[in-house]
Amino acid sequence: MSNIFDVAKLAGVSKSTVSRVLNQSASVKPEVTLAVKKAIKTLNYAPSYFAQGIRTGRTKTIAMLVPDFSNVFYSELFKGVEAVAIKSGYMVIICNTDRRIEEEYRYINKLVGRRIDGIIYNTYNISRENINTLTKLTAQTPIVFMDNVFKQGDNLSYVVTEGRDSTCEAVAYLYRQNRRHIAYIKMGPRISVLENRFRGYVKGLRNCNLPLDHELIFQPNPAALAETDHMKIGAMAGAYFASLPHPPDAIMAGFDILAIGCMRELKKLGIKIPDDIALIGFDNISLCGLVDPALSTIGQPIAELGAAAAQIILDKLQGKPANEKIVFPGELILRQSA
Amino acid sequence: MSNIFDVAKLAGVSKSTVSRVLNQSASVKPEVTLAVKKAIKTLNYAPSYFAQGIRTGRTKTIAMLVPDFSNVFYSELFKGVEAVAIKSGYMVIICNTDRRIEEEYRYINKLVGRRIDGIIYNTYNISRENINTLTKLTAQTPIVFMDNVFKQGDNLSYVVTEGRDSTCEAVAYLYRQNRRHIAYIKMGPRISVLENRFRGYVKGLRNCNLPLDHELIFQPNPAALAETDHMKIGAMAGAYFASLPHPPDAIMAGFDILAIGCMRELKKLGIKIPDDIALIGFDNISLCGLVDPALSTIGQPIAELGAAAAQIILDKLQGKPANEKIVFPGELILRQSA
DNA sequence: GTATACCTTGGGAATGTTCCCAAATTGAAA
DNA sequence: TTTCAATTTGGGAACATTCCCAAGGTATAC
Repeated sequence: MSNIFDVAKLAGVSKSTVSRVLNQSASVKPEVTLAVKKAIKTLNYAPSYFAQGIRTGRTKTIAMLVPDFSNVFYSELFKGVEAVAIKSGYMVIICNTDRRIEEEYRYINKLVGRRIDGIIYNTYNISRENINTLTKLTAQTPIVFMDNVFKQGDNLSYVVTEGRDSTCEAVAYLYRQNRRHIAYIKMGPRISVLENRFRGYVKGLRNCNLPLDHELIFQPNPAALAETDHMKIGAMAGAYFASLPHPPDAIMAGFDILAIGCMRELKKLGIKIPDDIALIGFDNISLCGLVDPALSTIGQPIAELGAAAAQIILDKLQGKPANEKIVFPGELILRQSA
Repeated sequence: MSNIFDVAKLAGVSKSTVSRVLNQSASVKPEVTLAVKKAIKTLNYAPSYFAQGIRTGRTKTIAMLVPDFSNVFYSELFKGVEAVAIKSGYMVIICNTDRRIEEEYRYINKLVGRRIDGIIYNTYNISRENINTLTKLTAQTPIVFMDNVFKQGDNLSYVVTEGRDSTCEAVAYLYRQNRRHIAYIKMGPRISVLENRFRGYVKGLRNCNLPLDHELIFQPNPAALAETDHMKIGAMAGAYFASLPHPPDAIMAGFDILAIGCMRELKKLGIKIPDDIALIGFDNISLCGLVDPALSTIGQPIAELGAAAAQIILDKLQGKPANEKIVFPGELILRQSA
């Protein structure tokens, strides 16, 4: 592999001039620029990423931690991230954590060691103490949280979709469709946006003067929580609701995968959707349109979320405002299931 | 961020000794090792990836080019790649090419510039001349092709799933189910494994003494080929087959997405699957189990494919045999659609 | 024609490692 | 006690770039 000196020699200039052409960092005579560019092409030269990085301190790489990459939500998110990153010459590393907090730490440590320029952090393992450990680790590295909301005081950036009001509206919609036994499949820890969605459900019931019936709230027990296949948890919920003496006439889920798992189980049990039970998810992953009946859901602008997260990282690297908090609106998308 | 000198100072040794402890490259007194390790921990030191790279020439990073990351096939493949990579301390960069050859070149150029350690290359844009350009570009960088097969003479590594015999067997299976009008949805260029799958279809027909009816072979016209949503191409095929005076009683597809697109269209047209028309895909992506009816398919061991590709890269980097060609068997997986 | 300013260029320092060679220390054998 | 080898350590070079400073060249204004 040729280096900058080879190019300089061939073009009959100094390494500095080549560097200037490369980075457009200062004016170079047009004919010299041309000669250098020609030499670059001839030698098939590309500047060493390391040598650049060692000087500038920039890897031109951002990392995205995801709990489970087989969930299409994250591949759609990735596309949004990549689209923005590529425009500024950044590349994206994907780190699959399998939802395990130790994996997350292990990765973050490594990423910091690699002087990664920024981290987009998808997790459901957030607690107060984890945040402390984390912010210490990533003191120098911009980090953006997804799907977690923090108070203004916390000096943390995040990108989320509004979950409370949109879920609340979905409940109202179901009410207008004459559903009166609206159930909920609930998952996730405290700080996660999933909590907000659930709050929206509670608020929605109250707005409609419906009672909050704890029998109609499915929460996986700790053993089931270890199950990494959320589709199965959805199926458990479906089986549970079907077994009730008074089954619900509508079910909302914290996210689409849960709803789809539930749908499959209900269909298996011969329950008609949406006639017997209506179903509404959250996320609007592409799967929603592929299942039968197509799943109504509250849509997140997934690619936009990713793009916004990447943009925050890029802005921070440029020294722009430190502590962005972006909230996208959720949108009720009606298909066949409700 | 502290560097190796800070650690050396704190531990009261030289940078060389710290380096030795870091890499276990030579013997260091136990008590000194301990002191160094303690200093590392105190300072929260991690060696600069650049500085290491600039000396060793290794990025400890491999890249995976994919045509379309929203296709779950690739996220499943990624998981296989990552699992192997992480064990050797490698990270994986994903490059989404949107099927565009220019994007592929652009990425590969960049990756070579970054001195990426290896490239896993998923493409449907392979032609003789592209390979030449490519091998010149990546002369120093190990590259593994997926879903493309090359002759022994070509000094190229690849990992594929056997497509010819397995498709042939699937035809035989349909024949045993008394299907006599077996259609095929065909896509893809010459060198791709898709071609082999189609050959298996032709061979299967011959084995069963069925005529090769060109009316029963759907190939998208050039205009339709520009369509990046393969699900839609599947739908076109479904519409076409349904419009025939003698519609087929079974349809095979080059890959699952095509089959699922076709299935949706057929359902929309009121055609019963598998009663009126049986359907078999290829790949066994997770979607197969989620559609209704669940799609029978020829299964690829997707994660294993990814793992094998990553292993080839790692082996090449260790100077092991240069030119691996791995073929996994395909397996007929029967669900509801056939 | 000379002075001044700007444009353009080259060279050296610095970045943080690894690797090689040489030196110092230790231990064993004679 | 001396010698020799093995173990352990330190220092310098190299890696490929960017950035800063200085110097040379050219054009403009007086």
